[in-house]
Amino acid sequence: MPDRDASVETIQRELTAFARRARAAAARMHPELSLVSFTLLAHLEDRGGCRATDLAAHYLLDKSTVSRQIAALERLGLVERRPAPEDQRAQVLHLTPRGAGTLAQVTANRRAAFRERLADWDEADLDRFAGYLLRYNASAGPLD
Amino acid sequence: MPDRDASVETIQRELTAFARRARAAAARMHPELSLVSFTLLAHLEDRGGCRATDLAAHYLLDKSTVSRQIAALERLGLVERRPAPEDQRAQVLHLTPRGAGTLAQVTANRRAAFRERLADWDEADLDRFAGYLLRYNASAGPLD
DNA sequence: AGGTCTGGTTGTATAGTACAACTTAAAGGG
DNA sequence: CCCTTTAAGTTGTACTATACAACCAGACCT
Repeated sequence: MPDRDASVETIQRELTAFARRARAAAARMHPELSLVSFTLLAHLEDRGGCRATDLAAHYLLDKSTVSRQIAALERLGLVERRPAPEDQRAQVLHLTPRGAGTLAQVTANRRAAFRERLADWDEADLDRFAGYLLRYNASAGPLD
Repeated sequence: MPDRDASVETIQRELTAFARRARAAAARMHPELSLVSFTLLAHLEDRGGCRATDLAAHYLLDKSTVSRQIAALERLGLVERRPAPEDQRAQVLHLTPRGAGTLAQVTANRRAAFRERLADWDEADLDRFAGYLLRYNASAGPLD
């Protein structure tokens, strides 16, 4: 007996609960890479390198935040900066081999955790759930 | 053509994206109450008052963290402490009228935002999405 | 050339969090 | 009954993530 308001309420409650736990959970799952660092590395891999500004724009972070995150990742030897060919100001950020390795490791752990957690879902439900999440996130303005 | 691995991958990616944005989004939606403060107040309302220790246990936060959060909420006049009848060490935390009012306001804003965002979903999809989120969160151990 | 825009870093401040040390009070075991 | 242990909470300290503002340096546009 679905009821719009009750469903919306549940969605809100459960997403909130999830959000509350997510960072700490990620930190436990891979202590060496925060959720944000992980997504930055993943983005670099995805794009095959990009500028700090692009990361800031994509993730709605201040450029100073990205600057410090990247500095930390560089200190860890996971990211390297290369001069941008056509703009002396800019740097193109790339994963180092070690960064790619760490990312692969963390990605594998996360994947395993999610697979485990969704192990008893049937394929049709997984597919629909994935679709709903995509739809939900897509409906977000960049502002939330 | 659903494919287990692809769906799991999507779920992981979209939940991660959501988690990354959630706190900042909550802060924009209601600057006066962080996501954590909001959930603490909501829990107090839900239970009709409880001890700091209970909040810490429920949300897996350190008791010092809860202590400071509560102190802040008390400073804002949103929460009050009452002596616990049977244990001199403990305090029972309650919403003040003002706390209840603020919570109601924030809850209304959040509800409106979620309704808006889900406005063009049909009822069956909302119901299924809510069910999936419940199932997903329930499958989490308390440890993530 | 001069003014403006863009990429990035650094200074400073704040929030949220944990862990450890401490205080006070309750509980349990001789 | 006292003494040890456990539980509730606070406070000191430290760290991470974050933003905003000030700044520097290179690019771009008349």
